Amino acid sequence: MSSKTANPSARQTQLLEAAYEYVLAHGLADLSLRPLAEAIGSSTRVLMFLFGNKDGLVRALLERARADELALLARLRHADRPAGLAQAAEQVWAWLAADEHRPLLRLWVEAYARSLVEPDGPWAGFAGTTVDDWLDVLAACQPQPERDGEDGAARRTLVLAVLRGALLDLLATDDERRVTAAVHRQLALLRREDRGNA
Amino acid sequence: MSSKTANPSARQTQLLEAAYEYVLAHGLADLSLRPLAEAIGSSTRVLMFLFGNKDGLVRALLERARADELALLARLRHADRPAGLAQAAEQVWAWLAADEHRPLLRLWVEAYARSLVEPDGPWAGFAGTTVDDWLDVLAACQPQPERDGEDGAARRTLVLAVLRGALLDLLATDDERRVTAAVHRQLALLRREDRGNA
DNA sequence: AGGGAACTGACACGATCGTGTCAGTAACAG
DNA sequence: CTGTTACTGACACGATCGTGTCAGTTCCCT
Repeated sequence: MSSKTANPSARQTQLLEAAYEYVLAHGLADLSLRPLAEAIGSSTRVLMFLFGNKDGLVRALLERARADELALLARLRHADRPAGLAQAAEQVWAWLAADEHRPLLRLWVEAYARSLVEPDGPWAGFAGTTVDDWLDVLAACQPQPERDGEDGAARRTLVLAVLRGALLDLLATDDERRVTAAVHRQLALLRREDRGNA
Repeated sequence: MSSKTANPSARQTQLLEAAYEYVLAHGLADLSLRPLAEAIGSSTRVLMFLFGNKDGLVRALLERARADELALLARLRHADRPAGLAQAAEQVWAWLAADEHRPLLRLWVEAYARSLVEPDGPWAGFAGTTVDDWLDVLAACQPQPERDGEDGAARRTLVLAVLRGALLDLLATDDERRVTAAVHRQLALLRREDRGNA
């Protein structure tokens, strides 16, 4: 056996990339194999062969989307290593507010919502996993004395909530001025708090 | 003509209520007429007669869900009349965190996400409308000198973001302790800010 | 050269979808 | 009694869905 999803072949990753761009444009809700295959110059037969069935394809697409998310998280952990929650939040928001990330973030919201409503299927656990991912990386940005304990958990939970709530607003209204102003206001509050604790 | 959706008959509202409970439990994503009709003791024929077509039914269901939301907003405007954003946010969060509202809020997130991905269809404008609804009622809770101007807009945008982000977290993790702690932390920051401005 | 693995095309199957058609019943107005 | 209006049942249509079947091609490995 070769377990297609475990060690993907070149053709598989190539088609997955094309399918990924397709769902970024069309959404996952009413994804159908035949239109997708036709759009990316393939066939349902090939998709079935490479991904097993539709659920396998959707799972692969969600993992692909999550890879983009994890890339940002990894940058936050190492390369740009922000010191403190405020700095981390500022960098994350710059990424979230960038125009070129809108399709990905719309897809993210869609998968998040779906995994809340239907705990079964390929979506299973998407929402919970992504919350944990983000809380982990935010925790890594907190200084040591603050990180542990419920207070630190509440602080990073709050930062995550602000970023996600602002994202929802931005995706709906496209009013970047107002939403970014709100986020920056929160950043100011966070920094004031940091200075107070220092 | 009798314009079914304009002045609904008794039978229509009765069936709509049953269908509403059904979608609260099963979600809107893969809603299908035949299983729905069978579950609520009706038939596809009747649903088509009363709501025109599937889109009409979905529209009616979304309006029904929005009615629940508007009921809360109306209470905030008049009966409980909170003074200041912090008090308003506290009351809203108590409502959002209540167990019995989970199905409604899951449905809300689903509709919000879908309206972002597919701007056409029955979902059209749901996300934008709900953002405006909430910003309006939050504005009504702000004192007069603060309400106008970009600072006031940023403040209520921030409150809305915290509430919605916290809601997303709560729906995914069901960890009410941690999320509520985060919200209350923000409420404390808000009140401190209010005292500073007074 | 040959054989097996990877990949692809053409087509059909059964299920389910939204919707249309034709009729039928109950209530109520004239 | 009659006609109109509101509502409902039974059934079929065409489209589309995911998936299975059978065959072919390409290409690398020994």
